[in-house]
Amino acid sequence: MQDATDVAVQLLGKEIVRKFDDGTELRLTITETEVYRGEEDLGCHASKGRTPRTEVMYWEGGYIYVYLVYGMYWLLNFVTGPEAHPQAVLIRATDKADGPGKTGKILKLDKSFYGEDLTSSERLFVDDTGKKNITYSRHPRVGIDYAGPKWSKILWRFKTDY
DNA sequence: TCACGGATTCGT
DNA sequence: CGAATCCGTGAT
Repeated sequence: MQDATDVAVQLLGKEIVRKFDDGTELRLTITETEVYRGEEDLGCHASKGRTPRTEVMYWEGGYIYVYLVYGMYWLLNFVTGPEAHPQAVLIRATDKADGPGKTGKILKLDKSFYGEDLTSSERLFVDDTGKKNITYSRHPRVGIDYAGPKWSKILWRFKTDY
């Protein structure tokens, strides 16, 4: 599995496929991603070490990491990188939802998605068959000022150009 | 067992 | 700018 900084770019333009229990299907084209990488990254949850919450980030890439922020929003992340190197890519926006909280909301995420295998899941996975060539821009990450200037200013957010 | 704060959003 | 809302974390 590749590094989060590469995967974040590769994910742009790919589709998140979500199949609901009632048989309906939702497809979202990824337009914005953000990288969280390593225990040394003070903006990354894994900077506090291996805990029940961060455990999945220590697995090899290809799993889903979801967690609840502000008691309201389940945010969708894809674990990347080799085993024992905690890193993940946050899905920050798609063509149908602007913002990670709203994206999680329309995908109807909950705790049960924690640790789900993207390569075998029947209800949530990535489809790149229709991916077009895209160009993108780099930006500082959002909402992690507490991590200090070094980590809040690093250009680890990627947006598809319009 | 308890208190604290957050990878957000929405309304004022 | 402040409230909503609740789980994970670290301390007691």
